[in-house]
Amino acid sequence: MLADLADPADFGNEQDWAFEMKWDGVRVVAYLEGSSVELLSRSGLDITASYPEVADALQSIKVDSAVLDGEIVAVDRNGRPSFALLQSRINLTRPGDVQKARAAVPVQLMLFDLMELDGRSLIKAPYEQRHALLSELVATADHPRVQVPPQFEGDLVAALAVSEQLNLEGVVAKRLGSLYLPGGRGRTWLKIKHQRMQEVVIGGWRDGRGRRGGGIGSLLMAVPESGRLRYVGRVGTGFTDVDLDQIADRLEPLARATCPLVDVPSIDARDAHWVEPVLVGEVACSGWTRQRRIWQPTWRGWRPDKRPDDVRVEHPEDAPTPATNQLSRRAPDELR
DNA sequence: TACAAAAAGTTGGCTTGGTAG
DNA sequence: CTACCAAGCC
DNA sequence: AACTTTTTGTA
Repeated sequence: MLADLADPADFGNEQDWAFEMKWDGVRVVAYLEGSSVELLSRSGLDITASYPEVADALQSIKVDSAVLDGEIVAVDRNGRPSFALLQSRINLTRPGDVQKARAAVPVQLMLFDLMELDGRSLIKAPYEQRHALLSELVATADHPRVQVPPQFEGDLVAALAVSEQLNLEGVVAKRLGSLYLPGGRGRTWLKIKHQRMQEVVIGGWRDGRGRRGGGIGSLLMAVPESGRLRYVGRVGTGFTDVDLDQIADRLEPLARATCPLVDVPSIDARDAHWVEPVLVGEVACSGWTRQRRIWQPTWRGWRPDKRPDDVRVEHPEDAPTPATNQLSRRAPDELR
């Protein structure tokens, strides 16, 4: 079951909803059967071997069989969940790598739903009942690595405040009395994300492929820094087909042969078309990555009232916490 | 027929792993 | 060893 | 993840 995107304005009566943190990690469905545990990712892959301590912790739950829903989270030294940290544990397959990663980046499982208990499906049971049974069940484990995080019933403002303080992505609202809809987005789970606006200088574009073939695929963004323009990634979503055509008309006369930006990785410069960096646009985003790129940018439109020198970075210090990745076989410099 | 829901198709960053040269 | 691509996660 | 467009389903 997935959550649809929503705004705080979408909530007429907050009393109809329970609010939970939107944990910034990896979604898992856990299958408990006797003494065996199986963790499945969102795409249905078995990821049990990647998180052995989670599987161990789940085994301490006293139950014959159960199917649980939750999010695996890595916590930084300030105690805040960090997806950047967790990424070093995703896709590890060799047992040796997993062991090293397990020591360097501990994870825990935040459980928020219960779909099956002792062979009885709870999919058609109301949310409150599923959650109550889940809490009872996990209490039998008393293991710090498996938790049922608190709810904020009927108080979106409080939930959003906590979410922001923990540096989380946002809040998930769950409609009271609603059923579990496997694989579905039914407007009974809604996610409210902390979004920021960021002005960016457009320094070029990249060709589109497939249905975007012959036109623009994405725009290359930059931000003024130390008197130069620093590359901050690409934006490839948020525009309509018409938008893309109009953007192409505007950029083509500005084409130039040389790269006007600094800090462009060769992999990104390879297939770029550069333009005079004179136009300013606006994107919505979820923040900044460790490599100082814009995280999850979506196009919002031009800012004809702004010049490149007017562009400021709002909160560069809010970048996800550094990953202390001692496991990479690549040069540590790349992670700096 | 009109609207809503679902599916398909495009794009982003990051990390690992594989292949070609 | 670098370059490039694909598959995962978001 | 995001978003848009297209297809499918339903009222």
